[in-house]
Amino acid sequence: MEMNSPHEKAVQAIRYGQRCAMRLKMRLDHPMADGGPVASYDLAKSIVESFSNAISILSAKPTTEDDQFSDLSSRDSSPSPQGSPSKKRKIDSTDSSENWRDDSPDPIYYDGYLWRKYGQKSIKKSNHQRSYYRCSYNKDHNCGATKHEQKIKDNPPVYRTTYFGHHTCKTEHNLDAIFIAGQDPVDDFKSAQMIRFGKDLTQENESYSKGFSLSVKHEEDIIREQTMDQYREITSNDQDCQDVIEEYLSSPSGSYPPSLSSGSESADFNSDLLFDNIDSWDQFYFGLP
DNA sequence: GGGATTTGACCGAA
DNA sequence: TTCGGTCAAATCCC
Repeated sequence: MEMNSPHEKAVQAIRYGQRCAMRLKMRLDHPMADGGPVASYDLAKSIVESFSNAISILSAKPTTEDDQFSDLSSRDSSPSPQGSPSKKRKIDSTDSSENWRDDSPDPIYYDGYLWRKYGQKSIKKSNHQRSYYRCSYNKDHNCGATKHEQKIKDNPPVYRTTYFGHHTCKTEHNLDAIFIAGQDPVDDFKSAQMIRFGKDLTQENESYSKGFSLSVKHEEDIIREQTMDQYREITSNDQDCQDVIEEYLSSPSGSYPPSLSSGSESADFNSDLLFDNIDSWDQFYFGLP
C-alpha cells in the first residue's frame, strides 16, 4: 500500500474521523433507528483516535534538531519504549542502546509498562521538577528499566520522557505485544497508535496476573473517561455535525464521504468499518489479526 | 492494612 | 561544592 505525504495522511485521518462523527451524529439524532452493531462508544473512540493521529502527523517537524528527538506522541499515542525504535533517537551514541527520549504535549499516562515513581527533583536549569520512575516489576522480576519525565517547555507544553535500561519483565508481562503486534501498514501512524481501548485490553487482561490486570484496568478506565469527555465535546458542536449530515444526505448513494474519490487514498481507510465492525479500525491502526 | 506517592536526606560524580 | 539520582520514612489513598 503506497502511502502519501504526511499532509495527505492527516487529511485521510481527519476524513475518517469525520465519517465516524457523522455516523455517530445520525445515531444520536435517530436513536430508534437501527444503527448497526457498532457501539457509540467505539465510534467516539475512532473519532478521537483519527483526530489525534492527524494532530500527531501535522505536529511533526523533522527539520530542527530538537524535533528530531521528538516523537510527538501524546497520552493517546503513547510510546512503546522498545517497540518503535525507529521513531526515537539515542541520547548518546556512545551510550547503551537502551536509552531513548520521547517528547509529548502531555504527560505520558500509559506507555505499555507499569511504572512506580521513586523520586522527584528540582533541576537547576529548569523551572520544572523531574520525576523518576522505575518499572513496577523492579523487585518481582529484577527489572532494571527506569525512566524520568520532565516538562521542558511551557507553551506549548512539552514533556520529555527519557528511558533507561531493559525491561527484563517484558517477556512475562508483554503489554507491548498489544501495541506492536504485526506491522502497521502506515509507518507514520506508528507514533500515534499506542492507546488500547475497551474490550481488547479487557480481554488481554485475563491472561495477566490479578494485580497487573487491576492496574491496567485502572488506566483503561482513565483513558475511557478521557475519551468520553472528548466525545461530549465533539457531539456538542451541533452545527458542524449538521453540516456533515447535510453533506451526507446530499450524496446520491448515501455513502460517505461523497468527496472521497481520489482512488488510492480511499483504499487506505476501510469505509466498511463505518457500517460493519469498528474493530477493524483497530486492525488498521494496530495491525491486530 | 497494604500499596503507591511524596519529600527530605543521602551519596557519588564532576 | 554543586548537582542530579536514589533511598527511605512519612503520608496518602483505596
